[in-house]
Amino acid sequence: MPRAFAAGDEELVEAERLIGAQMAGLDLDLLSMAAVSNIFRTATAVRKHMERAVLKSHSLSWSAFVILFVLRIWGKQESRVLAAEVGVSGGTLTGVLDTLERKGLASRHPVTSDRRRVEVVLTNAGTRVVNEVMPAINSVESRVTGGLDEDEKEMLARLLRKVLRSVEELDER
Amino acid sequence: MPRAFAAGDEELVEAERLIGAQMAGLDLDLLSMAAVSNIFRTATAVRKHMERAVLKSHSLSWSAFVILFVLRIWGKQESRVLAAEVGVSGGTLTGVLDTLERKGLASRHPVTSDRRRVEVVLTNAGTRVVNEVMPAINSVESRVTGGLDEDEKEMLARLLRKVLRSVEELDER
DNA sequence: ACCAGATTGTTTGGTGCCGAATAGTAGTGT
DNA sequence: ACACTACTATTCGGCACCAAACAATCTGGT
Repeated sequence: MPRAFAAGDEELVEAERLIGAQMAGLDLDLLSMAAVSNIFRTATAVRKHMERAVLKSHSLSWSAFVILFVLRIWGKQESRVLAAEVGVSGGTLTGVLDTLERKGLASRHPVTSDRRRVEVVLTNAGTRVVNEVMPAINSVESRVTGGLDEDEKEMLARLLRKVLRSVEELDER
Repeated sequence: MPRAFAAGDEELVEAERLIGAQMAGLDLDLLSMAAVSNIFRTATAVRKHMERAVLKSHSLSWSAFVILFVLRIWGKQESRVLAAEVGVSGGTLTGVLDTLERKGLASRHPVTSDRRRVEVVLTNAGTRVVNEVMPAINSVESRVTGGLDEDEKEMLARLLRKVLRSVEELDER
């Protein structure tokens, strides 16, 4: 194993050890803590990298990109479904959609059968932007997981799905 | 394997398949994409659950809690170090520290040897809050990783550390 | 001693984000 | 027809967030 690798790991694991020492007496589950806090650290680091290296040049926020992506894959969606899929509140979605509409990347259309509802569609410009940005995003995804072989990538995705399912169960109560 | 589990996994994997179909021709690395997007999904879901189930009753934001936690483990820190450790910009830290100081959970002290610098210290009330909140947070961490055995938790943490190291390498360039 | 450049924390402007409150619409029971 | 409830999207207030501009301070070279 390359030296640099070991050093990095030691640094992180050392932090976890220190936590155990500082919080002695609180009887913490350090194994679970290490797993979960690494999820946070990694997610934040990767998202920020993507924002700076890819999205910034297109003047897109992370949420804006996710919205465009969802619309590109699943086609037009009603607001509440879109908000749930993207993982933001209704109020937030309204704001981001305002921005996307102002940029001409998405548009709102009233649903005639129920005048409360609004359908969101990707414009041609929006489709073009997703097609342009997506490969760049995927390239980052490939590079950040470059240290993992195929089995490890699948394993990582599988373990995370398990955690995701557990937290969704907690939310339902 | 319980039925509910299989159903959940199928739903997620089905989404990944649809992406491949919709983006055919773009030659995407779907394995990496699945791994990375599961990191995002899981991180967001767990963080939101903690905010609602634990932090809300203490009127703490996620960042405020992380700041308090870092101070509790590593002791007093200078602003720039704290910002880097927590993963926010300097400007953001100023704002959150204003809030924490207003609540009496942390305080700023000038560094006499260099009058540009500021040292941030946890107050007694701040220490009390962390000691109170931390077990509740850790309990959530335990529950959301409850579907994983010890080896899997270690594996998850290890794989994420690898990804984290890769993205940090990308950032250095 | 002085100045040019680097460093540090704060301020500013614009967006994102949530939860609660609101207005408008639909469905349901009487 | 009417009231009552449920739902949908928006608005609003407050905090978080970043990047860029800024003011104060320090450092190194001359």
